[in-house]
Amino acid sequence: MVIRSFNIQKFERVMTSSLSPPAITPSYDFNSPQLPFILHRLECCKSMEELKQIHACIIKARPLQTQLVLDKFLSCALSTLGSLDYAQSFFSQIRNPNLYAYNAVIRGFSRSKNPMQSLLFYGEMLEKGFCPDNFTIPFLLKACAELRTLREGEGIHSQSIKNGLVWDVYVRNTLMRMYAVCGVTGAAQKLFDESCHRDLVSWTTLIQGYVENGFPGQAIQVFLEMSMTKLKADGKTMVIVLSACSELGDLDLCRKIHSYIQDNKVYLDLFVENALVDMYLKCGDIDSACRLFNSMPKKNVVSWNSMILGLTQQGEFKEALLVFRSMQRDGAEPDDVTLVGVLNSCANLGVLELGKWVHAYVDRKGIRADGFIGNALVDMYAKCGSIDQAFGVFKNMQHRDVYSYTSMIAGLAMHGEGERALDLFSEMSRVGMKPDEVTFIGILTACSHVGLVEEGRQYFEDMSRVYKLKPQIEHYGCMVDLLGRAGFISEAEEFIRKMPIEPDAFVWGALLGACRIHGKVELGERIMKKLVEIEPEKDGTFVLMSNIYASANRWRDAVKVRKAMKERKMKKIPGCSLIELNGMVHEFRKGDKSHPKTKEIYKMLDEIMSRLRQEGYVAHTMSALLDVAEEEKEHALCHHSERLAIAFGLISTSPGTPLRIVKNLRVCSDCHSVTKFISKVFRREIIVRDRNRFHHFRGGSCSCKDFW
DNA sequence: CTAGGGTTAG
Repeated sequence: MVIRSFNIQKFERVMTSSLSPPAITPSYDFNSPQLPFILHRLECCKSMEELKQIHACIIKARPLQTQLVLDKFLSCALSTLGSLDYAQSFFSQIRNPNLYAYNAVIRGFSRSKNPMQSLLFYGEMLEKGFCPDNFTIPFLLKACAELRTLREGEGIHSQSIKNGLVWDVYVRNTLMRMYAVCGVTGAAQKLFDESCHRDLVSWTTLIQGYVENGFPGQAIQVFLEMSMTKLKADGKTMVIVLSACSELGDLDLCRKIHSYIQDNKVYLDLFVENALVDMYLKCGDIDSACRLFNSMPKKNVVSWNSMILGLTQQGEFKEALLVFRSMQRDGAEPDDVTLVGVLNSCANLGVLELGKWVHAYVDRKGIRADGFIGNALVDMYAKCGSIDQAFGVFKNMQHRDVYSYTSMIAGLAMHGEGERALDLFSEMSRVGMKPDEVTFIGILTACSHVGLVEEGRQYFEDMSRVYKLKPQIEHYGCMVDLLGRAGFISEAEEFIRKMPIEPDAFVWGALLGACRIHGKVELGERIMKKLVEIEPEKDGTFVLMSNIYASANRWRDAVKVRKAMKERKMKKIPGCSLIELNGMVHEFRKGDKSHPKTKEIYKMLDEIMSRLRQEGYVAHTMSALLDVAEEEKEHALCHHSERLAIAFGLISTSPGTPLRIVKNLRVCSDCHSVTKFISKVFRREIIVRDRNRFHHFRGGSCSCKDFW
């Protein structure tokens, strides 16, 4: 066949040597026998070389120079191969190009990486005396939407009015889309209201505009309005409506929307199913999400991601990792969204080994540890206790954004490295990176953990004055914590009184915590009354108060508080510690005897205690006395979950291996001093993450300098 | 022969 034996060298000569390139004149002859073949080749065309061969064929065979071929050729050159120059030079060979040819090029450019080109090309078209038609306008508007350029978009809008095209549904819908993308939902709504014929796309575009601009409630409103008309939503509409639902987190609404899908027999394709799974998870109905997910005949990576991320957001980290395991068993390839979700779960559980595995996987796949992935890695390493590794990833990132800095600052703060956190903050302003509200939470926590009161005050002030950020309730909480912890109790109280927002349980809780550290019984009692009003079911308040009594040696009152807790049938959150060994997570509760190695663990605990006594350790019995209701008096303290985890770690690893422990509550003061002793006597580095921060125990002291 | 609306992420 002619095409196969075509000599590319000869073709190149034709292209480059002739002064005027061979012109192409489009015809409307559809009878060429080669036509279907050439169309097919264009559709499959993947390389420039192949495209040039096809080009040559078109030049040689007049009958192939049809509008359809030209269009396909242009879109192949523009969108598949992304060669704007080549397409343009091809266009210049067309003798007397008509509007159709112009449209084809404009469309090609609008879909390319450089949509601006299509607007420029449109200018050329106007200069040649052509007027846009109902095809030209949507292409141009798509380019404007892509570029988020409202100004150009408005220009096209007026052009379409001038040319009498706004009454075309396509033109109007793309106009709506353009306005929505540029954030002007009002203009989209106006176009919608003014039109006399609205199709499903009009409704969908309006709904999507509201969702994307942060008005999911409004989006649902529009959808409900639509459901009163004769129009029936299809899958594409539903996916958007479902995402609005996810955002609202309203489970009742979720179920209503799901019934709409069933009643109207909307076809459940993969998109709709994924959106349903995502919606149920975001609304907290994990069971329904799992049922749907398990019943899906086919899943893609988004299905898996929706499950993993949704579970992570619901705080079901272990489940999220289990889903990841079955994803791997299923042979599905994770993408970077998957990895972000997995890293997030690792960070929350504190499972360093799996986190490291993900890092290695990222490297192996040649994915750069940048952007989302880089930030997730920084966060994971920081929350898993490897602050140096976190810093390493951070330093290696090519593009650091606010999130990167914020994660790193919060990480350093958690590890008690206040000064380094503040240094990083100055680096941020040096490189011109604007901190956000979350950054300031990190900064204030850093100051608080290290006791940098003056600096903290300054940052809090700068936040609104220099950075124009409005402090939120969390920031006030940080400040109360900072002042109270450092002993400025009355200033902290004063601070609360002057707050422009109503103080919440966290703010009062911070002050109550300060009362415990500084033995302020009366103030503690007053705060407790307030806290019981705000959140009567919270056990932490009572525990803290009884500890305040205990440290003032008011044992009777301490016991009374404990009794009150029992009478209120409050469930104390059981202390729970995790330790990861060889990729396995071992979980211990207080007094746990369920571990297969229980015998050895308790034997080790005895050994630890006797060796510590030899070293001069005396138990802080006060916390013990309270927890003990019945028999196990002297043992109660020894069986706090972190000690079980440490004992297990000691017998299961070779000497010198650091132990990493994650605890759900805060470390009690007795366990804190025991762990210090262990780190010295057994020569182990022990890294404990508690509810608030990290403690690095080494050689008999802790990185928190007993300030926590 | 050309056209518009779709799911997951700090």
